[in-house]
Amino acid sequence: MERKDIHNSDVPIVCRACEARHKGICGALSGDELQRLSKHTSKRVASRKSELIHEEDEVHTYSNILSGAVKLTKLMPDGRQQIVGLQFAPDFLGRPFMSESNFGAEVAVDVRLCSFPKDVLESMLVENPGLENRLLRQVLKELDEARQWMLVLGRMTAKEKVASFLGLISDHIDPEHEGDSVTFELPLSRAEIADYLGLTIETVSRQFTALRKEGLIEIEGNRHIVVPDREALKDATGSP
Amino acid sequence: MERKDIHNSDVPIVCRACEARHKGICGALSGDELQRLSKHTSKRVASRKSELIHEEDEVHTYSNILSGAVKLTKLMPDGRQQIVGLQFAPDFLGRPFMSESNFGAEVAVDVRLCSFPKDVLESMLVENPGLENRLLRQVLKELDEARQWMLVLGRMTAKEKVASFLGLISDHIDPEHEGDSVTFELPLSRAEIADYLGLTIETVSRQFTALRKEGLIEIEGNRHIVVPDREALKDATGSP
DNA sequence: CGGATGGTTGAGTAGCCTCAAAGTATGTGG
DNA sequence: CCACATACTTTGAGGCTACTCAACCATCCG
Repeated sequence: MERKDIHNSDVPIVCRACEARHKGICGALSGDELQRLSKHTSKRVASRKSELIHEEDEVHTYSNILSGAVKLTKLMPDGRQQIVGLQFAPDFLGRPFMSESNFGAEVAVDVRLCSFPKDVLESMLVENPGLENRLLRQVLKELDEARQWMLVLGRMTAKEKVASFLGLISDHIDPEHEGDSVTFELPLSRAEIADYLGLTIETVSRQFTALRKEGLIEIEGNRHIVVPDREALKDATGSP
Repeated sequence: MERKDIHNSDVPIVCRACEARHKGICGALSGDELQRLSKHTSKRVASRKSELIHEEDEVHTYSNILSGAVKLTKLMPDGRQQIVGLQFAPDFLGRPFMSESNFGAEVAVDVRLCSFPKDVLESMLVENPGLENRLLRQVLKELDEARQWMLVLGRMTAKEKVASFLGLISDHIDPEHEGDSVTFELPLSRAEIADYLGLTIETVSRQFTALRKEGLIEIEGNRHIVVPDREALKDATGSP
């Protein structure tokens, strides 16, 4: 019984090389279940700025993010915007047990998505406790991140906010911090970073140059960042 | 089989009148399971300002909040503090699948707690999918709240923040808004409200008097609030 | 080449914070 | 039950951080 899983014999072709099968939600599914789900599944790509979910719209599908990055946004009537979450592969995208979305979702870095109908997944959820467990763990992780970000938004200065953002991204790019230095591409524009940090673009830009002048970061062509010393950057966040 | 549940025959005495059995986590447990859990359970009271969880300490118990209010806090090394959540009965208190707490927990309004060891609940979690489902729903609710609060922290003015806070509390006191007006006691001091809103006490105080002078609220003896017109207050939040 | 998009920099301003002092609840011991 | 100490709250004056408005620069693309 177990060997089916191990040997992939029942695993649908579309799922074989899929990242979501390992670290993602689908890791909890058996070959049979993957077969069933994959019948209703559609893979697709979406490029930067395309809107995946419009706030307060009804949503009938869930997705796994296979690559790229998605930002979750909230909008005020007068246009003020706040990014309330950033999701990467192999995150699960969607709000179980609720048809109407509390937030918008927009592509930040071109994504590949694997989408399936809500009801199919939700029926699997009742049959397969392991799936629910995976989901619970992901939601708990998101809750931890959201609360950490509340500290950033509520109590940090502009410079600390930007340093925290850079730390967040660099941690995500390379969770095992072997060396002191990291290099990466920013997944967000200045305007998006501002919306994530509760600042204006101008302030974000000024803090970038301030950090650059202090030698904490190097910037090449707007989005390419080099952090020579992670610890020094982390000190600039004021965080524990 | 079902009747046991319905007739409470197997339900431990301590659980019979318990709020957590209805809207809380324990609603997913059978009489037998309640029996088992109640053997390891201890009810206790804790009064304002007592610290339930110290940030980054190991936690070996979970609790249900039976009455009162608890604030979840994060602290920066230099003393800056942010409240990242407010919990009321019958909320569940604890972070499953993690021994070390990401945040502190402190009593805001005298609480009664029902506590039990982590491992007992976690073993029930694997046996009883319904329990995990309840937990998942609670965590999703907390995530929704956290994200809503990120909008408040990141994008609202001081006055909008205070109005949002009053709206949050009044919604919690009386979810069915029958009339236009509500009356309630604030569960937090000015200093705590400041830590929840990412402001200083002085700014909070000034916004309270500003709202009072605009006729949006009446204040009696610091903690007692009257909102004559909920809608008018909600308009002051700038929110959708 | 001209327009569009995204980013940086500067000058001036407003909102919130800091520091300070006075006012008002709350609770305790005499 | 009052007197007093303490904790909490309000109010004021002044300063600083981040915002607003505006101009300029760089890159990309038709």
